Amino acid sequence: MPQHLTVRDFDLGCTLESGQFFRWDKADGVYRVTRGEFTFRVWQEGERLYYTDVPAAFIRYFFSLDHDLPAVACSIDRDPFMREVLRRYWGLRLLRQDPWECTAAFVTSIASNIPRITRNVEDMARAFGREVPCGGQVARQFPRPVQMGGERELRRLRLGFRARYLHDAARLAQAGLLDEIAGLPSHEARETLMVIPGVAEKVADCVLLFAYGHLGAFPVDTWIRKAMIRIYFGGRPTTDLRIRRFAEQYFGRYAGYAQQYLYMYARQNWEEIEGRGSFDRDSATAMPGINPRVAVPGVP
DNA sequence: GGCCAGGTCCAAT
DNA sequence: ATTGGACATGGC
Repeated sequence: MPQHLTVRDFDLGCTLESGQFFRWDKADGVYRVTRGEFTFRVWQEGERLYYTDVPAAFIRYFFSLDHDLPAVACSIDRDPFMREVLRRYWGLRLLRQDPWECTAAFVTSIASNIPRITRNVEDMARAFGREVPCGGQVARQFPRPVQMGGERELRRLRLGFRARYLHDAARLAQAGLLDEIAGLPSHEARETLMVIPGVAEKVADCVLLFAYGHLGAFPVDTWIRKAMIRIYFGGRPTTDLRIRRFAEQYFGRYAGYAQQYLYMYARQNWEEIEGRGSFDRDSATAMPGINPRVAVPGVP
């Protein structure tokens, strides 16, 4: 028997399908999700969010229903372009993932793509994870660090060069590294994450954003890089560090939300971005009630 | 076939 | 501090 919650400013589909989380599938409008020890089904009809098998508090937590999305949107709505992106994917929220699962997933994501990441992560769950019932079928939890296979076994699952990273990450997680990070300020959390082999700037930022609630983190991947250069850097290539610095300042404390909306937009509308030309930042700073003065790298 | 994929690491400037 | 290649595998 499903329970339900009344939700506003929430879009389940956008949220799950935006590429931040991989452990879901969809059949007849119903999503089946496994996060940590919880496996559940969830679907949305307008402002009603239906779910099974888990407490309401978990649903509210995992889907970040406590985030004040209108306030977040207001804060990152710095220009007409962002306004349009926000409108198009309204209701997309950043999830609260399990730190270990998120770390493993984004180490797996290195030089890969969403279909393959999803398959790799499912393979690891099937090979090493615990079996749990869900809606008459069986699901597999993602393995805890102790349950992860060795490098050899991971290579057999076609993880390639990521196999060694994953094995080392599991070892460090087992030693408690990820537990220390909760509660650290974001810079220190980032440095600590980067101790893990296979975790450098980009993956660390993903974990900060998707698991530790550092909503100002701004992961720069190939899509975000292309989109940011095209839209905010006049098409002139620049470094990931400059893109990140600019975004953190331009979008402010919820830059990570801007990143996820941008990522979704860039993936689904690349042609549109290519055709649109770069964004005129002077008009952005001149918009009433918005962002009085921002530093714009490369533009006097 | 070659190139690129939600990058990172290491060596050589 | 920055830059080029290697790293496994898969899809176009």
